[in-house]
Amino acid sequence: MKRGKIWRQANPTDPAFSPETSPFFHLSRLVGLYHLRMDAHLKPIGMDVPRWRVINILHEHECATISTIADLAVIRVSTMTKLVYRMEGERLVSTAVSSTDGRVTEVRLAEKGRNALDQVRSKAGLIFERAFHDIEDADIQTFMTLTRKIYDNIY
Amino acid sequence: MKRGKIWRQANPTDPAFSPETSPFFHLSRLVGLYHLRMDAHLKPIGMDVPRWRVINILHEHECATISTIADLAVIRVSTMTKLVYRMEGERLVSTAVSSTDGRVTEVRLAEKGRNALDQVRSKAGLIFERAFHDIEDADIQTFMTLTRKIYDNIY
DNA sequence: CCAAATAAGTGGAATAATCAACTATTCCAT
DNA sequence: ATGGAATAGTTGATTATTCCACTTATTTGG
Repeated sequence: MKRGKIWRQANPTDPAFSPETSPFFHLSRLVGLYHLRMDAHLKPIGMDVPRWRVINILHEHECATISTIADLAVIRVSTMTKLVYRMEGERLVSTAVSSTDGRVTEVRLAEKGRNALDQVRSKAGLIFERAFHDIEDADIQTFMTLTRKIYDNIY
Repeated sequence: MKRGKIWRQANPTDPAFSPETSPFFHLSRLVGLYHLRMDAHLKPIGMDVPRWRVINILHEHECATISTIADLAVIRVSTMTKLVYRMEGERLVSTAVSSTDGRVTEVRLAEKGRNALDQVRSKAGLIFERAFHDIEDADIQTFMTLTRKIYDNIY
């Protein structure tokens, strides 16, 4: 059986569809809850989920444009512009106009942003532990592979 | 191997952690993109993702309190209060104070909300098709089971 | 090489989400 | 019965996001 009963019920156009049989409903719910939990941990240290994602991306990229960050974080460019400048005001990142292309703004982690990274990772670690404590490697692998595949499908 | 290399790299406190090895990063990204795609389809028919989730839940429950909907959709109660009354203003739902408990507000789908459901499901169907066209039953099943398990772990 | 097209980002008004403080109702333990 | 705790929701101030029109910079086709 390839695309049988499960697939049909997961399809919103099917009469048997319901939130319970919908992968996207479950996904949205999980991510929503994850964000709630993260926010609860991050608020006390003056951080939040969008900022954390930016910091994480900049940790990987050292120097990225506003568009690149927006794209990686899947946040609209104008939202990211404002977020980046808020974060610059908080000394978490620094910005500079590119020397080779006057349109682009290069963003990089500032000292304070690098410090925040460690703090936030320890908080994120708590939630990760709780979420994945009874899930083994093979399942995490499968899960990420599928997530990635679905992402690519709708990209 | 139960909790080996994959698990370690997925843990934000591990030195080898990165967005690429993080299940939550992939998840957030997928859901973010899904919401972007849905919004693009829903906007032209005067709908959006939060409204759609409420409508879907009410289709399942016939009559639900604001807290119940907020809980199922993982949205804060005060946000849901405002959303519900916006939706009532748009004649998508109706509200009434419970006859047995004066504190609770019972929400149900209105005529217009039921009509919207069909329209929105056909839009959601397009994205579902695109997202899952090459993913078979067994994988959808696994995926939903894991999603549910992680959700329960952090609930 | 220049005009048109494209790309990157910005700014402001409108909309929505969040926080915290508050009201009203019900529950429950004396 | 009744006063305190808990539950359900509301409201207003604050903050964040979104839309969209616009500017400036680069690229490209003729």
